[in-house]
Amino acid sequence: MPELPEVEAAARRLRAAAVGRVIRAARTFHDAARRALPDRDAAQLAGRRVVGVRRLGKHQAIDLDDGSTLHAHFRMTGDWDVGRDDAPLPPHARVALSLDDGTRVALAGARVLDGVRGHAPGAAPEPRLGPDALDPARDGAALRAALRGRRAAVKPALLDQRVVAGGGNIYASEALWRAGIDPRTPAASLGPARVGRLADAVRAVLHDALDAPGRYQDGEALERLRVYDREGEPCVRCGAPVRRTVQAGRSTYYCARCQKR
DNA sequence: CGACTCCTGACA
DNA sequence: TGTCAGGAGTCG
Repeated sequence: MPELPEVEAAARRLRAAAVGRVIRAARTFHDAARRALPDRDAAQLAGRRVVGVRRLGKHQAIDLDDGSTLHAHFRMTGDWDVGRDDAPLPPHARVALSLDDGTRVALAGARVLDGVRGHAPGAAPEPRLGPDALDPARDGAALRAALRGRRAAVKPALLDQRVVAGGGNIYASEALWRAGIDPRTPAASLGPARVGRLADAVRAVLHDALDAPGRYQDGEALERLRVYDREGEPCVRCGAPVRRTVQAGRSTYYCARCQKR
């Protein structure tokens, strides 16, 4: 499920459910989940009050009242399930936090690449991230500075979290389509005007997704995507067939006619 | 830089 | 049965 809009929506649900609540118990349900959050760390969560939930790119930081932090990441398949503590666990539940008001938040993800890990006070839980994709300060000038000196094509560069924290594979294709930029263009060769358009497009596609209900595996959300997973279909802007290529091992979709180098 | 890796599920 | 998937840390 998770690109930035879905992570943002999930973080809002978690925030509404958990901030101000005290964790009664934390449980893990999979070896990989215990690797990330050993029983010892999980046990220490009991009695901690949740004081805040922050989204950092596609990462989430759950701040606790002793200054420690839980760091969550959905990777490919994670999501928060919020429900009553006595309700059945969702499929693929990996970690569950029982709260003092009888609710339970569970991290569920089929591929088990997602996880929660604990961090002591003062530890820096998050990897080095660039400016957030939705941060208005991440304008064309900032993006251009981040792309300076990069030999790589612009599309894989947009997936580098140090360039765009929260960048993801689907919306990278969508933003480049909207900006009219060929995804194979060397990142550093883009001029200020085009990078400015790209910076605007990145924010625009993410805001569109945030404002619209549903996730991109739902039909309605998929229909909003202009090029992603539309190989062979006519470009909705110019009619030329959408093409698919692979960059850095990830699918890229683009229009060869109206996206220019 | 790209390649590889962690897992499971969906689909051809 | 084989291939692919919305991510990203690690390695060469």
